[in-house]
Amino acid sequence: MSHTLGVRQAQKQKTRRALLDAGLRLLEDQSLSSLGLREVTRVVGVAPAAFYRHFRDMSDLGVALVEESLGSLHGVVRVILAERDGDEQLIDATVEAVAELVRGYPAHIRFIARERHGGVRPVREAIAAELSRFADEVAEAFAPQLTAEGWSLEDVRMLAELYVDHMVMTATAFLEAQPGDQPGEPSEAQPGEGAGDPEAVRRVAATARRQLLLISLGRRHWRTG
Amino acid sequence: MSHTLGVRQAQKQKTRRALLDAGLRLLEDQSLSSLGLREVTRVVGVAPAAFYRHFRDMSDLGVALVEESLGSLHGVVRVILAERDGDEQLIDATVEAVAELVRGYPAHIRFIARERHGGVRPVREAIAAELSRFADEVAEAFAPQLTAEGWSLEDVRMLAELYVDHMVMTATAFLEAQPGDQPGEPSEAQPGEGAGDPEAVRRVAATARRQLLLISLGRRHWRTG
DNA sequence: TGTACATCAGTGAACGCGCGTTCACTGATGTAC
DNA sequence: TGTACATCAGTGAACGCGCGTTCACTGATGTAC
Repeated sequence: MSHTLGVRQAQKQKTRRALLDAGLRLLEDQSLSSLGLREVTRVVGVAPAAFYRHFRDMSDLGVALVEESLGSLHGVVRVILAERDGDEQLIDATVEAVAELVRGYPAHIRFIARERHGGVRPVREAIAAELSRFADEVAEAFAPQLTAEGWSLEDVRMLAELYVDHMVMTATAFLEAQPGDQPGEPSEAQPGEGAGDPEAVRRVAATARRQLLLISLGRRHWRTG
Repeated sequence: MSHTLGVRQAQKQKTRRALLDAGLRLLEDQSLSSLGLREVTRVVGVAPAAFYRHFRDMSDLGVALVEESLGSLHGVVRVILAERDGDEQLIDATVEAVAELVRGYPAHIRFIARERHGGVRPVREAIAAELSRFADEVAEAFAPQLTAEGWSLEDVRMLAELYVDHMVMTATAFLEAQPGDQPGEPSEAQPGEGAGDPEAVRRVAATARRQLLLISLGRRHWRTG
């Protein structure tokens, strides 16, 4: 077993996790700049001062949430591209991956969408950095094929940014189609698994697929007109 | 002259204008949900209670700012499309129009980008409604040509949404390239006319143009593959 | 034009409240011998 | 294994502060005659 982290460290990590979870939950209905430290500690059930053992302030917690939300995207690109069997299958896999992400982590995705242009600079910058890194990976994945077709690296990056921005767009569209806890009735299934309006979800997926298909067409004819 | 509105009404409109302006200015550095009523009245120089003569609360002021920011887009589509002399000129005109909008009204655009997914529901909904209306106009403008080429109305709408989302994306990219008052030094030219990093602005414009060109290519080959 | 009354945009004081931050503390966990 | 000391996550009380909202008010503007 060796090095099992120690009781004290384990307890501290547990409290930190609880603070992050409570913050994320409260951020479903408000933005970071209006979320209070006391609000978070109240939900967790610790004294307000305990907060400072884990984060300097709320924007520090926000940056931690960004890493948690987008850090896991590392390498996802390669996995999706591995399934490529032609453009259409690649597109289906991409849209399905985004839909699953939104289904599985709606609060994380909503947080990113909200704070991407929100009022807290360090958080905005952390999100921009993560998305830029993600665009790097997409560009890297497409580069071999496209440069062989005569694309410049600049144009590859341009396309990668278009894809990433479109994925973010699609994710927020899914969010709006399957909102968390709408006022009126509590969620009926397992928490975090509310399906919203299934027809609206299908419509978002269909639109996203056709838009990606159109972009693929443009990509195929980029060098030939 | 007739009906010149009356001294009292005119004075009231002036105060209302001042509240909106102060709000917009303060919203450059924070989001609506953290902006205080007293903060706004303090800048204007009126008593906090005076606020209630004009707005029910801050989200009411926010909705007014949405209408002011996006209401003027009405009809802009037709004007831009009138200049069409082939795809490339249309694209240049579009990107230039977005750049001018961001140059002329940076605070309005930043406000829309920030609150589009922000923490205040009525404001989010007002923005969504305006952007949807804008997409309607784009779809209407493209419909004659595209339906003649065999497009379904659903696909026309899909394309219109892609264009609108791309324009919003481009506008926020321009904003990041020409930020308002960066910390470090005060703006040097006329207020609201700071150019930011001119090279970054050109890069954003170039990327946006090429992305639109790629989408145009896709559009041309949509029915033929 | 002049007078008497109505309207209402903006005032200023007061209220209760929850906020972020500080501080000396407690007591369980960790470490050295 | 047992003992003596160090560490440090979490406590709880206290602070000063600015918040949103209410209220009776004032005095310039508007209206009726």
